[in-house]
Amino acid sequence: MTDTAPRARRSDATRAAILRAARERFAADGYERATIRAIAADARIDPSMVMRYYGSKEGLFAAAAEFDLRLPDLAAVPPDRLGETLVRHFLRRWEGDETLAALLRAASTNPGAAERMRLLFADQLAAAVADFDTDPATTGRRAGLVASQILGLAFTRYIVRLPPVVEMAPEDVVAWVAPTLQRYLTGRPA
Amino acid sequence: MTDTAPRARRSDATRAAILRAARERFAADGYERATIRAIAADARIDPSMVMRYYGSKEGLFAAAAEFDLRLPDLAAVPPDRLGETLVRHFLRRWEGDETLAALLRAASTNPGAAERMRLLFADQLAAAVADFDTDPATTGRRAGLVASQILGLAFTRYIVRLPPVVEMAPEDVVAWVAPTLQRYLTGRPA
DNA sequence: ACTGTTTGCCAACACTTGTTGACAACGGTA
DNA sequence: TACCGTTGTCAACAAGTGTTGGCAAACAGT
Repeated sequence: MTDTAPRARRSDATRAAILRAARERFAADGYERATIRAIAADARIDPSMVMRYYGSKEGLFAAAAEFDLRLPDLAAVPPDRLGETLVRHFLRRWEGDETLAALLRAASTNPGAAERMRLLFADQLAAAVADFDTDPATTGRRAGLVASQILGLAFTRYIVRLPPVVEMAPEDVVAWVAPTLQRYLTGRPA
Repeated sequence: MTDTAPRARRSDATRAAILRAARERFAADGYERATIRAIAADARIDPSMVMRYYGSKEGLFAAAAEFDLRLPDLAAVPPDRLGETLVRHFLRRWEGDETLAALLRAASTNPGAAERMRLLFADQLAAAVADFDTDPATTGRRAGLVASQILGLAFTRYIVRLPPVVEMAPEDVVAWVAPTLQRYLTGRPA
């Protein structure tokens, strides 16, 4: 059989270094302020390498903003703990990975990033909600409401950094926000 | 007495046209993508006029992002209608004025705009909350939680434009979100 | 009508951006 | 050794940015 699995290239390390630097810069500065030159400097290579390996700035962002929410199977969660489970999950998912911060910042000004954000929450979040709420008339709306609170939390906590929101302990965030998501997910449709 | 009230100058119309165009561009494109040349073209004047009247791009943004939430006196609102009152107020305040959209977009990438956003919600929102919740230990947190839901709503509805959130009728938004704000404002502290 | 100020446009500056192509060092293969 | 694709650096381009100074026309006060 022909070897379809490409063996490790020597450039893979460079590719990874570029990607890591790109995620950092995009998360910290947003799409337009994060320059290819700055990213290349962080990765200690020449700007032209970024172009060779990712084609363009848009291509680099597309690779750097690849993001999997890794949502659990909501059908396996006790129905009265859905909200709590989700808040906990998102908090943990954000703290370690700055990809979502990058996507969030970029989505504000870059149309492509906004489209990607829409897909992320349409495909992954709405799909997860559909695991236990099988009514197609309400599942999209429930997912949208959850997104509004979750993204608002991320926006105020990691982007704008409103002091009272930043200072809240994770457990306090769970205690306050979980009931909100719970109602959006299982409450009566308005 | 010396005439301190400056009489109308002929350039006031130009100043206003620049400001209007600036708000539109900042709201649609964010801080870095909104170029002075584009704003000047919209206002049908030369880019150099923008500099003369507003000093710099940052000065123009500062003038364009001046924003008053115009929050009502919450002490005069029936305590069980606080949430509903606030959602209604914000929805109305946003639809007609794109200044907050401009501020929201810019705050994602521009440090100065983020600072301004912090001041806006610290001074105006927290102050309004303090009108009826006089406990300084909780008022900041309550205001922060409200901000997280309100800004998340604005972000998903006007910036990212998540379809299910965009399609919700104002009354549906009120019905779903008002209870959330109500609990953040008057619920038990966690 | 003369003067000084205000309002506006034009052309240019210095700089940064994404992007490209030429060319040198390296690495494995024959 | 000679060869060829890979990995990398360097210098440059064309376009666009915020910003500046000079100069003409319109205006207002005398």
